[in-house]
Amino acid sequence: MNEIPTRYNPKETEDKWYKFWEEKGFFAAGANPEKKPFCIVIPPPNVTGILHMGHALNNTIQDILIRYHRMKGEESLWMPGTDHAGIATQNVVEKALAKEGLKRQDLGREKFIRRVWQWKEQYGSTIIRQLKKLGASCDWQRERFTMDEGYSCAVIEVFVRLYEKGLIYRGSYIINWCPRCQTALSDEEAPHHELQGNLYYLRYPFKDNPDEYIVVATTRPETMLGDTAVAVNPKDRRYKKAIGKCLILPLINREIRVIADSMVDMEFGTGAVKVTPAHDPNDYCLAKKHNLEFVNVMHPDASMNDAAGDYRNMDRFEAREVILEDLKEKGLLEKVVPHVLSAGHCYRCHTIIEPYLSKQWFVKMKPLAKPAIDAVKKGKIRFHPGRWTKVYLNWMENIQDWCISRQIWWGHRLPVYYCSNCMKQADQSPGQRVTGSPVKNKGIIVSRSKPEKCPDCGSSDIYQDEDVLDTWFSSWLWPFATFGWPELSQDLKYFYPTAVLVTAPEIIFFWVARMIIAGFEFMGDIPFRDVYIHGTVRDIEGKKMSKSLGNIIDPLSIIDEYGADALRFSLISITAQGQDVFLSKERFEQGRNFANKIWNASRFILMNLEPEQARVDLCDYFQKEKLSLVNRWILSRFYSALKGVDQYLETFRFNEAVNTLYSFFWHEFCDWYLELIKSDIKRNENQVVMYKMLEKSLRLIQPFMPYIAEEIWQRLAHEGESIMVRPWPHVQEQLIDKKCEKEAESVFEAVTGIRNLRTSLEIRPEQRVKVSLYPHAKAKSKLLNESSGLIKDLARLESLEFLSENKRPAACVSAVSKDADIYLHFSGLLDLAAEQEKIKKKTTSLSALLRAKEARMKNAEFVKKAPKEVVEGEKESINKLNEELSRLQKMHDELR
RNA sequence: GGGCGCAUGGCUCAGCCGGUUAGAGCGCCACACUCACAUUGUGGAGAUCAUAGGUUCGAAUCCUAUUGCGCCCACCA
Repeated sequence: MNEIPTRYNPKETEDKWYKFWEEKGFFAAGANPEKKPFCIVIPPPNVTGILHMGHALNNTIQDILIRYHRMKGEESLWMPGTDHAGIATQNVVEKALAKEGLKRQDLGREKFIRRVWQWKEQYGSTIIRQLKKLGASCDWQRERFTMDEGYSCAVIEVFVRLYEKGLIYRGSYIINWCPRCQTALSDEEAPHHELQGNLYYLRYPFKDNPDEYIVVATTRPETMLGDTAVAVNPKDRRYKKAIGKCLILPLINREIRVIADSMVDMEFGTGAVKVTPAHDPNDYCLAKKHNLEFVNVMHPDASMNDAAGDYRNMDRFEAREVILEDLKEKGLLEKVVPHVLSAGHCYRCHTIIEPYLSKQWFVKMKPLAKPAIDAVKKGKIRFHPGRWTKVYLNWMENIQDWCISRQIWWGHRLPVYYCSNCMKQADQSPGQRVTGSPVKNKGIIVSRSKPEKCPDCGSSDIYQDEDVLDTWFSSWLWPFATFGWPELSQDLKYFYPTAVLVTAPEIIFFWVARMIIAGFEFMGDIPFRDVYIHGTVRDIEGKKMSKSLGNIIDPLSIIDEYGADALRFSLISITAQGQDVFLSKERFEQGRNFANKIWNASRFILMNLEPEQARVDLCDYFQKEKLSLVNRWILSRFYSALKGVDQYLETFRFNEAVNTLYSFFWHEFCDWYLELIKSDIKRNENQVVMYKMLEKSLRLIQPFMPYIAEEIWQRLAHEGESIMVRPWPHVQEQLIDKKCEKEAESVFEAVTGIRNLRTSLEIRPEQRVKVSLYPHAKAKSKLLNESSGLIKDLARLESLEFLSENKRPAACVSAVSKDADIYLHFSGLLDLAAEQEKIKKKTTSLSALLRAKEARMKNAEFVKKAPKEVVEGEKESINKLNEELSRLQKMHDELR
């Protein structure tokens, strides 16, 4: 056995075991009526993705759950796959094209799409490979991609069904437009960030009196070119006379009217608002109400268009500067005041969003949201931690219609067809997003496949809509479309609803909420019972990890340096109840060290194990033999730890689970148990218990650190092919023995007490010493007597004697442990003063404690109202303190 | 403007339903490589649990307010 190295080397084990598991089919799951299903669908990473710490954390949690439930005998399926990530992927491929000096338009749609598929074939499995490095036990044979043929059918099916129900409509509205990606975005894809900008005060002269003007305040002066009115509050005295009058819009010289609307906030700016219906959602509403003209002044790339007159073709921000210059020159720029504003940003490229008037497709969300709200309110779906429930409900209850059309090429093309003939006659005026009543426009055909003829006019001049669907319009079907919906397969019926969804807070709206909606709409049931929201991974300064900040800790380099198990362990141990995770590289040392500890403890056991002795059934053995205190103790501790791990995993408290395991294995099993049995390791019962404890501990470790668990388990005598398919241990309540634990602790305290004395006297570790113990009670006397061998070993004693009367032997230093007075025979020079000082210090702190407790007992209210156990506990504690204090006093006196 | 989270030893954090002599990891100090592991062991120092009120027999733990930091949502032009 000496060939086992003293250091665990993850590199030699990880790939080997992963391959083994996969080849053996241990990850596979399928409908099995004999067993309870447990299913998790992976949040599908983008095909463009590379594994970052957020993924690592997210997937480690899922893997722990899956491995745990698999061992518990449930049919556990982890459904994997990737997301086509429309805009993100298109951007990546466009960047690659740009290197060749090409634009996607140069290739044309078809060729470009082929290029993206090629890219996907080549690089799209990167993240899957990386998940495998992490140890993810997904059923890879089921891997899905949101653009798979079957999955695409589900997407089309959903669109058609919703359209037919009147829940999808088309219309012109102000949407979030990314000028760089040149597509519409949903509200969720355009998060607002604060910007330091200015509030510009512009003068708009009256037509009939050019020397008079109204001053309007704006943060985006370039949009003034599209102004078609100025609005004031009807109650605003300052502008009473101006209402209905005509102004001349500077630079453009358009005549615009002053209108009155109560929407205008009199307090803000000057109380007069420029109205730009085509570039601001509020102004859009105003314009609808007051029948104003819509003047779009920008091209899709946010450069100014012909309507911008002399400013045409300037970029919007360049135009801003020039316009300000020109206004200043004309004396029409009154002042500029610094102003913090918040503007939408493209979540893909961070470009500032332009509110833009365009014709898009929308899903009417209000009616869909209702069952999804109820399900969460009634607790059919539970968020962990619970506080996210509020966030979810708040969003759901204020839900807005969802803009689902994107002006890009990569994605599911809308199943929408137009009849050229009918479209010529169709009314092109903007619809009403607010009322959202679907208008079945003539000439628009929504169909699962391309229609031959127009049902209205019979023309065969039919073309498909150019737009594709929002990526999330396919992701929201993930929990059932991955099982082949709309077909109701055996697997779908068996695994749906899934058990848990594990994800980050950022995508509650994007994905979680919409999956719940889709679940009800298309499956008539919740998609999952529990939603575990973990924290965001941040760097040690609390910043989000991002490429641009350069503060990324790459999980793969951590795996390379410390091992996947170490990565998993460390990530989990610092993930408290969905709190954000602050990471520095050093954190992974703890995981690596723990793996090494497991390795070396196992190495020690393997070197000392007599396999034939160890293979005894523990329960039988326990009944036949009366086990020693230490063996009963470690069994009790093990099952207590197991109980904790079970409980913590069921309640999604992963850090508690892992910490319980860590402290059991390291500080109890290694630090005490193995040390305690070391001197008598060949004894049969020690062999049995040592073996069983290791084997069972490994099973507990397996979900968290699967590689090292497998590597050791395989070297150990074992039943079955792999630890990952062995059953999870059951809690043996009859082996949990609190009395025994107390007794053991009493022995440990004696040892610690002696070690303490040794250190304070600077006695060399190799030097053996004589100790006398005076046990405080008869029972303790028996216990300590029986354990004298252990105490001698661990405290490195030459001899240990027990005193029957509490009399201080000569030439001793003393200490008080929980159940005994300790006298260490010391012939060297004693620092009496120091000893006394120590005793004094302890006396002081104990007296303070005692006084506090006595005061509590004197309080009649406390005695009357506090529960009996608490009062009894206090009494007992006071007695003990008194005893201890008098012992300390005695020792102090004797030292003179 | 609304909502949420966090403030506990030098650092990073645990501490569930109120009763503990307030824990851990890292760091620090001392000692130790003969016996699985120096990615180790043994022992130690170090905390008025952000502040102010309140509820309670009793609060780090519940309530209110304040301060600081962070996040999310919202049509302040």
